[in-house]
Amino acid sequence: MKVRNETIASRRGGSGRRAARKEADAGGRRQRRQGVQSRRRILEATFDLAQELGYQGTSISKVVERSGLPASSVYWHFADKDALFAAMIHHSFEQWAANLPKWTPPTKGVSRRDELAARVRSAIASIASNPEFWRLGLILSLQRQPGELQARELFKNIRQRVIANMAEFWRQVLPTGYRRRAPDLPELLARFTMATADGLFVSAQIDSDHDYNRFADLLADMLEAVAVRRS
Amino acid sequence: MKVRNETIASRRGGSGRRAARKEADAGGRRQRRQGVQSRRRILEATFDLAQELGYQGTSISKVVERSGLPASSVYWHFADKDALFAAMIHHSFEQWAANLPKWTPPTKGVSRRDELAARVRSAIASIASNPEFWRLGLILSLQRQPGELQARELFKNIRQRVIANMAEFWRQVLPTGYRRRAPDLPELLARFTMATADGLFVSAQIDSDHDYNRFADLLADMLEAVAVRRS
DNA sequence: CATTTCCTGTAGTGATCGCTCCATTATGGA
DNA sequence: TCCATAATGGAGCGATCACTACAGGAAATG
Repeated sequence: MKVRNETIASRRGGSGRRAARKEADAGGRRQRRQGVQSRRRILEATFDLAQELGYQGTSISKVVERSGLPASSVYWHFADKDALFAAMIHHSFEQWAANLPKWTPPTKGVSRRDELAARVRSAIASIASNPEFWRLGLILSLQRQPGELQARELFKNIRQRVIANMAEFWRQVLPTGYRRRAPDLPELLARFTMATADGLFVSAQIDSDHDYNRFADLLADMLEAVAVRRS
Repeated sequence: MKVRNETIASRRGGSGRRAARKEADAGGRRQRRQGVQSRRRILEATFDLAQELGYQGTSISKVVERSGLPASSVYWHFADKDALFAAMIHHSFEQWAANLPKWTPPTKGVSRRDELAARVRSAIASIASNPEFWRLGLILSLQRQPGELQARELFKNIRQRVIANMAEFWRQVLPTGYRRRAPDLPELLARFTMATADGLFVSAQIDSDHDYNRFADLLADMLEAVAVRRS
């Protein structure tokens, strides 16, 4: 156990640095051999498997099979399974965040009700239209095993950022009265909205027949009503 | 593969019948040696592990370790891992359902707002006060692997029953106008409430610091508002 | 051409997986 | 007391787990 950890730790240092360098190259300059592609294929295979099977269910051999690359390549790019998962979460979030609707500045000249409904609908759509990432995050968050800590923390941060965006939106859109009466109302509403979006998502995964739009409208109605009442 | 399945199938028949018989005995007549206790210890060990680690993460050897019983006992009581999980879900639901608050008949002489708030709070409490079962159900539902189908179906049915209860409550508590304007409003609200409860639960699992009561009040406010507006 | 760096291919490690076999014990009914 | 049944104990099956060692190929650099 001790020995093994040290071995991994030393490898991880080297591999981590390599991986970081490669990522930088992929982002900008000329591409560095086919290693960049391979890395991406491994990450995507891992993602596909993980959002079906979770952490434990996703074995390296399955990743090998689906990606078409040997195990040695996997371990050349990533220190161990945990690091692979963390990198995969990071990678898939970048893609997911790219299509995130801008949530901050409210449009002028539109009724708050309509504004709100549109926002809520698009917020839910941004989860629902690309459910794999969110499903993966929820699975990792609900499970409690040690290990895969990096991945879970990463998802938690992402979630926190989304909530912060929503809170900012509420601060701008709420009648200013809330500042005296309930100064943390924006945060409350943001967390509530996030939680509800999670719930809608989960229940859609369970029931499969599910009309997101009706729920989105309902949620918008509710938020509007409570925002007026409480602020 | 073929041979193995047939072996299991034949064993399962016998074992299944045995288990069923034992369950009946445990429920009613005189108890049948210590096998009944052992069965329960195995189920509880499985439950504890499963709600942390999920299906794949819960290995038979861990169950053996935690329950203190040998693997042969596990396989004497249950045909295979899948059957063990199904039985465990069934068993833990019975306990969970026992403390479920009666959700159906509305009290007379109390304002609908207060009635509603109390209901919502107690509904959320019934999940929150005993989160392990619900967490397990959500984990199993979000994952997609084949196998453990029995367990997932079982949880789905349970959830469906809870929703039906809520819908019935809404039917009684809503101003009768909804029947013309939106005849499926009770179902919609019930499913929405269930989904929201799931979401609150999930977000509590993620954020850990979490005030259920504030969210419950908020949800009650919202439901009240939208129920009035739409019915 | 030679060297260096990146990446793949093969073949394996010990550990653990779900599961089985079968001998042995405990117990209640005859 | 003897027997049938219920249940445990323990050893061990083949498969798969995460992970490693290491040689060799392809391409960039000198």
